[in-house]
Amino acid sequence: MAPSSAPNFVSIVEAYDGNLTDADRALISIIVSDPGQVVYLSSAALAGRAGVHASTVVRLAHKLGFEGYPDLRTRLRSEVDRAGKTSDKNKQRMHQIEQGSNLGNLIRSEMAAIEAVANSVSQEQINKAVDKLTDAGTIHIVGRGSAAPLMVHLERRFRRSGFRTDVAPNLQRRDLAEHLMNVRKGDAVIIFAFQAPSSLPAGFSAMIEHIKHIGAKSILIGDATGATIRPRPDMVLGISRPDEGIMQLRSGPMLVCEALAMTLAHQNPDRAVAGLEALEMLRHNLIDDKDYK
Amino acid sequence: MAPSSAPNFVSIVEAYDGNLTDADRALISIIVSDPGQVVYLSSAALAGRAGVHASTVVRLAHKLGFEGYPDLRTRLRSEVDRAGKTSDKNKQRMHQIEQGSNLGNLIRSEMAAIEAVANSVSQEQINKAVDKLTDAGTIHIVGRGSAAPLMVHLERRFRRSGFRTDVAPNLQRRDLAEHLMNVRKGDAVIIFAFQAPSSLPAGFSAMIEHIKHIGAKSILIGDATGATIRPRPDMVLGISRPDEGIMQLRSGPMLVCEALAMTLAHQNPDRAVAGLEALEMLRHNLIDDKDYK
DNA sequence: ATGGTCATGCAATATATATTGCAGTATTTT
DNA sequence: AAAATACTGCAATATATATTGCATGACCAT
Repeated sequence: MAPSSAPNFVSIVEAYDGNLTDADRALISIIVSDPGQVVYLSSAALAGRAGVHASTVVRLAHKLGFEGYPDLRTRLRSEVDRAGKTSDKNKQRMHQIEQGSNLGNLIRSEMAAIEAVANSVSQEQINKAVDKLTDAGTIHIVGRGSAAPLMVHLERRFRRSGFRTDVAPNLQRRDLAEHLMNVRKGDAVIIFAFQAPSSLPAGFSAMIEHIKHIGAKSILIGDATGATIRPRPDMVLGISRPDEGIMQLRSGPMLVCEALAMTLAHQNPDRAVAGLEALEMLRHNLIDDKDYK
Repeated sequence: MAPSSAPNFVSIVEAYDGNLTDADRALISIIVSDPGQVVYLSSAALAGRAGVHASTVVRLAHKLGFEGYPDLRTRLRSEVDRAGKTSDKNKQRMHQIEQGSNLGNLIRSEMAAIEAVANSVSQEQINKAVDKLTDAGTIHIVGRGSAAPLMVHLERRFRRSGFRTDVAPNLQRRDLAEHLMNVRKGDAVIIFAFQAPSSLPAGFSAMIEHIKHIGAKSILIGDATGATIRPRPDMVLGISRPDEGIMQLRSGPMLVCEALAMTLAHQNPDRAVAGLEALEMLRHNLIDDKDYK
């Protein structure tokens, strides 16, 4: 009797043609007035709230055409979930985007990924990370593989904001050691690590320990697995994706990096200006004048 | 701010002081990236999604300090509920948390930017561009400044697909000349240029002419001003933004690059496989041993 | 190799949840 | 007023879910 498409609970009740007892009504009242809670309740718990017995719950479910109480609850869950997911507007708009093409799929996927950033990282975390960066002598950036574009971008932004940076792309163990030599007390190290721990840079934990030992700060930027990394960096920004894609694109992390850079620049306006001016001077000296021919 | 009374799941994981196994990480990854579903799952169901046994779920719950899996799930439920399931709450939350914060503004802005890609570039254009790339001997990539992350990413993807690339980041006039020497008949050159024509690489038009003269293809990737560039490259992919921001982020162009790479790989499956195999061999030979921890 | 440690899946057990037969009570019908 | 009908709670049963002891196999250090 349970129509397969998607009739909502209320309309099922309305459509039911038969007697509803007081106990039934008490139950229904609770269900419709607070479905958000009911989706978590067992038959007995729901019965308790209505002041009736659990068996009555089961019988009501049968009356209404469900296979049993769990079945009813499942329907309720799908309704509640649908109410709160990505706003309908977005879904509608997304539908208009070219179906099936690589481009269209990418657009859909990346929009979802960016939207999901709000769920995994907060501005507060960004602020905390920035606090660690503000006083850093040099900001080191390490990572490898698919994080390279992120590193390039972040370095550029930091430089523009007047911070000294030191980047180690495509990190292998040898380079790692060399770079660690440069880390001084008071520095900060930003580490990129996706799909940890399988793809952690060689000598990873030694690095963390070393950084900590020297008296520098470590900030890790990665995916949902970031929080699982040991030894623990001083700060972890874990960006999770809605789809467990093997996507190479790092829109989410890129966005977080940008937020980091913006906030940092915003909180250090003087340095930012100085950085830009220095850049302009450099440009002037290096490029325009000295250019050959 | 800091809900010390009810620490959220991620912070519990971060605070956990002990070893986390691969199975644990798999579980945590699923929980963190889709808590909305997990709140409804039994231990066995969750275990199934992570490809582990239900007992591992229970043990993880204990490790993290919960009384058992149901306890963990309860905490998750309170988080998900607080995040807001009903659409009203959700909207309210979006407004509250993100209003005014750098992160929130970025998220909104970038979602709009990505959505706008569909309006400015079509899969057909991508296909045409790919046609020019497929037969290219070498794919050259030139650009400068804020395009650097794009270039890094694109090169990486092309290499993986078995194409030869030649990248000139941070292009100045001197480098430009050197690089142009390498362009041969049958090659393809991808040029990044944003906010043209004011910021075109020095000697830009000479470059285009040269490429054309030699018998190579030129593809320009840029913003809305791309179409105004003269002399005209063989192909222009102009990605426009809804807000005329001076944003440093290139989510849109990045996405187009990815679509380019995906389509190219898709249309040349043999090369792609060969490229990957070669990569694996190189890795094997170059990297001594990849021990971490 | 050898012994130890540890994580895991399996299977047994414990617990929670759902369902149904039954009997008592109320309500309606004749 | 008697009989029929319909609800409900209780308790028994069935099913689902969670937990734990145990054996296996992997990994590490000796």
